[in-house]
Amino acid sequence: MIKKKENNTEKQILEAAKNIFQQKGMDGARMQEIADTAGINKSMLHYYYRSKQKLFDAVFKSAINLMAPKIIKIVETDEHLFDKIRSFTNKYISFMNKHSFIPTFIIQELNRNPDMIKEVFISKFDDSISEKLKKQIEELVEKGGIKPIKPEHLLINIVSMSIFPFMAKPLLSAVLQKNEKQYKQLINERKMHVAEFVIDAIKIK
Amino acid sequence: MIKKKENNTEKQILEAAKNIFQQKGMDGARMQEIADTAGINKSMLHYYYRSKQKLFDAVFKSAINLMAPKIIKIVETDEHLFDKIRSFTNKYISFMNKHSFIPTFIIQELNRNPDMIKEVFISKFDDSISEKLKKQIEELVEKGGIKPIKPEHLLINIVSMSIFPFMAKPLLSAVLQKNEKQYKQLINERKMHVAEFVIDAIKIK
DNA sequence: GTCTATAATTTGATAGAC
DNA sequence: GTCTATCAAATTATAGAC
Repeated sequence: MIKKKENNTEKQILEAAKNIFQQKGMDGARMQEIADTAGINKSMLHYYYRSKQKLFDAVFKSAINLMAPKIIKIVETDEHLFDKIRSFTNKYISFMNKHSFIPTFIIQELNRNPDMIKEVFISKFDDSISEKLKKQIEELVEKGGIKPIKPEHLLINIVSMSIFPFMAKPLLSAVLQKNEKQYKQLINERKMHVAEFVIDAIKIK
Repeated sequence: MIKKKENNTEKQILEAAKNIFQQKGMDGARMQEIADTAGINKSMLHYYYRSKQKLFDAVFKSAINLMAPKIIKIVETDEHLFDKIRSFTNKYISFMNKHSFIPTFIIQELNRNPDMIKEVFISKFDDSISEKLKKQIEELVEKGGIKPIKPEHLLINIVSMSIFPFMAKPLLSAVLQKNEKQYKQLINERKMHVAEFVIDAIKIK
């Protein structure tokens, strides 16, 4: 109770840092702007996080921690593959509607510094996740439940169609000549569309 | 003939600027590093391009000019839709194998400054391109040649599956546990795979 | 056209009072 | 814990000699 302010400020800083880093990236973000957004003094950033790099790391880790559990949870259920696909596209696109900067942010920073993935990601995604999904798909192929397809390609296809439209929004909305509202509508349709498109592609007959 | 050097230096600068800007982005790029890469003095950058922003603009424009014609050319042919799809995924993925930084670069910078698209893009993609493709798809749907699908979604699906794997390489290769060579192999398979996957999804029967 | 030297500004980080 | 003032380094940009 005594040190309520302390905790509060730290959260305010992290919240502001998320906003700025996710929109402008590590290189484009300015400590001053983060401080202004948090409504506190610039010195406080260093008091709580020592350096820009450490503050960035906290933001990046929090972004990963927000995304990873959603994937893992779906993959680990015992649903039929088709239902897993429906759950994934629906939940994932909904999630990104609320956190639209996260996918671009993560992928962009990972391209700048590919080694970051080893520190943060390996702990979250242990081998079993991808192995389990791989096995489920391979078994379905053998049983004749779906057309032959490499599990890797199926996964890449689903993830690509779910995430890319968020990253390429400025490009796609211009090419397709959609305004803000129309593009959002298009994205919402994809919650169902992507799943049915994928299922149509792999189901027999 | 007299001023051969002049032209040469300008090209060297642009070439070096492409390398640095496309890898590090506007914010992460340093004029000094561009000069070093070009093997010339930093002052020369300003002599030829006045400012970092103007040099960046030249690089960005050149990236757009490299990508856009490939899309337009394919869309404008009179091939059957299925063959257009095959041409697109094949040629596009081949292209990005050679220029792997371009898609991330364009999309990243467009997110930072969405207004850039109006200056560079509108002139390249006039309305007729997207309209023509839209019409071809709608006609095929009506004739019963393919399942009902919004042209917008079909376009987004194809582009997503072609481009995203390049942008998310650090992420995907880690999740799928592929080394450099294996991931490249996977990408190459996609030249054919994406087209057949899409065709399977939309064809009747 | 090309180089050296330097100006002008921005920015991450710290010292020290309260 | 929080603020003001300031440092030190980095970085874009320019002036001026050759």
